[in-house]
Amino acid sequence: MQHITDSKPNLSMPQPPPVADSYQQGCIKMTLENADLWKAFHSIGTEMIITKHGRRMFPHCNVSLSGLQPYANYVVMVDMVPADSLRYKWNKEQWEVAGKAEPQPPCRTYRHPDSPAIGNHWMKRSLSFLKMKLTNNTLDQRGQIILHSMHRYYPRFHVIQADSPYTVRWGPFQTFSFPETSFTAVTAYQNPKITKLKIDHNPFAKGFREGGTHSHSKRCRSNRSPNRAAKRATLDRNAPCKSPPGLQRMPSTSQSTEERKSHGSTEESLKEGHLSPWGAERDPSDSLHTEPLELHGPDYSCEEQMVPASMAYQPYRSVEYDRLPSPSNGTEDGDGRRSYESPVLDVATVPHGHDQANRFGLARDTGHHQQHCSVIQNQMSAPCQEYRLTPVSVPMSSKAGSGILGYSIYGHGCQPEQNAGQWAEVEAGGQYIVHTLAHPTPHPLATAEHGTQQLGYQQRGYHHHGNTADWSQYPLFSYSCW
DNA sequence: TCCTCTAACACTTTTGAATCGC
DNA sequence: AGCGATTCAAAAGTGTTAGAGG
Repeated sequence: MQHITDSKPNLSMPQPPPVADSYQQGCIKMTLENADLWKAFHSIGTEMIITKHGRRMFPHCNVSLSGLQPYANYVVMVDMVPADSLRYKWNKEQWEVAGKAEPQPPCRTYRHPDSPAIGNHWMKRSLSFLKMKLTNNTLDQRGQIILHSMHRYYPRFHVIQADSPYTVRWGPFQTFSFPETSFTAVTAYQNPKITKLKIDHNPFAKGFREGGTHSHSKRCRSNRSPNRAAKRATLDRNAPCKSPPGLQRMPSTSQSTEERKSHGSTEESLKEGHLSPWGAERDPSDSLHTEPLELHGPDYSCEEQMVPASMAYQPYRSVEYDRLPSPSNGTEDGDGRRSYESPVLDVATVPHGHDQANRFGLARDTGHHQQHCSVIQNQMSAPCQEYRLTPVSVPMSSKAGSGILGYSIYGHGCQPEQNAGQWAEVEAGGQYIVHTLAHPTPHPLATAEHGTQQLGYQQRGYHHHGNTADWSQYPLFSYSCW
C-alpha cells in the first residue's frame, strides 16, 4: 500500500536557488486547496461529465494565493488545456487511445467572479471556481468552457495583474497548473470507480450513496420503469467488485461543503494506494494505450508539461530557473494542499533546450500542438514539499535549443484553424515575434524518443509591452468569459 | 453490434424570499 | 424601522437509465 504522496524522491535533482519570498520580488504562490480529493480521483483517472447545457466540475478547482502585492489589482482566470492530441476510449476497464484528437473547440477562459480584486482580497481566502461549467456544445453562448468528450484536459490558472478584465492583455501574469487536476471529459462516466468516488464525495449525489438516507435500494425508480430496478440490482451486484478497495464513504453527517470533504475522507482512500489508471491498471507492455497519460501514480518526476496549442494562448516569457526536483516532492502541507510557486524574476531569459515533461503523464504526441509548459519543482526538506510551476516555454520550430517560446493567441471568435500554426515567440532579447507556420512542425521534443531533461524553468508571463502592434490583434484571453 | 450522446427522472443541496421575534 | 434567525419553495446540481443515432 503506497500513499500517493510517497513518491520516490528525485535526489539527483539539485536544489533550486533561493526563492525570494517578498512581495517586491513577486513570489506568487498558488496552492491547490482540495489536493487530496483531486489526487484520490487522479489515482483512478478523473472523469468530468460534460453536457450540452454545461456541467460543473467535481472536484471543483479551489486554490489559494499568496505573494501577491496587497494593493495591486489582479484578475484570476482558468482555461482548459488539452493534455495531448489524442482521443481516448474506455475499453475493458481501462483507457485506450482511440485515435487523433478532434480539432479543438474555441478556447475559452473562465474568469473568477471576484476579478478584478486587490491582492489582499485574493490572499484572504481561497478561490473557488465552483461555478465554472464544462460543455460539449460548440455553439454554446453562455461562456462555458467547451471541451471534446473522450479527450483529456487540465485546468490552467492565470493570475494577471490588471485593473480590469479589459486590461489583462498588458499586465504581467503568471500561470499555474496542477498535475492531479487533469481529467478526461466524458458525456457519461466510463469508470465505475470514478462514479463511486463522485457519489461518495459530491453532496448532490448523496442520494445515490449506499446506506444513505435514500440508498438505491430504497429508491423506487421501478415505478417509472419496472426494468430499471432489475437492471439496477444487476449493476449493484457488479459494482462492488469494481470499486476501489477501502474507499471511505463520507459520513452522512452534514459535512456539506465540498471543501470540508476534500480535506476529510479522501485521506483514507489515498492511503489505500489507488493505482493510477494510467499506470498499473493496464498492461505495462502496452505503452501505446496509456503512455500519453502515464502519470505513474505519485511520480511527477517530469518537470515540464506540454501544452498542446491548436488554440491560441497568450504569449509567455519564460525564465530559466534551475533544474529542480520532482514535483512529487513539492510542497504539501498538512492539509494535503499542494502549492506551486512562481517566483517572478526581473529579467527574462530563454532556456536552452527544454523538454516537455509529461508532467501530467500526458504529453507525448502533440501533433500540431507544440506548446510546452515548464514546471519548476523545488525539493524542500521533508515533510514540506514544494512545487514550483512556471508557465510555458514553447518551441517555435525544430530549433528547440534556441529557446524560443511563447503562446499563440486565440482571437475573439476565432476558429482554431484560423490561428493554427501561428506562434508568438520571444527571443533571448525579450522580443516577441509572431510566427505563422503554414505547417506547424511537431516539436522534436514532443516525441516519445526524446529524453526528459528534467529542466526547470522559472516561468512567468509578461505581456510584451514593446510590441503592441503585434499583440493588439490577439486578445489575451478569449472573449467568452466576459 | 458497438459506442457515444441525450433527455427524463428522482434525489440532493443551494439560494433567496418571506416570515417571525426581538 | 432595523436586524438576525428561521422557514419554505424554487432553482440548480447530481448520477442513473433507456433510447436514439451514427
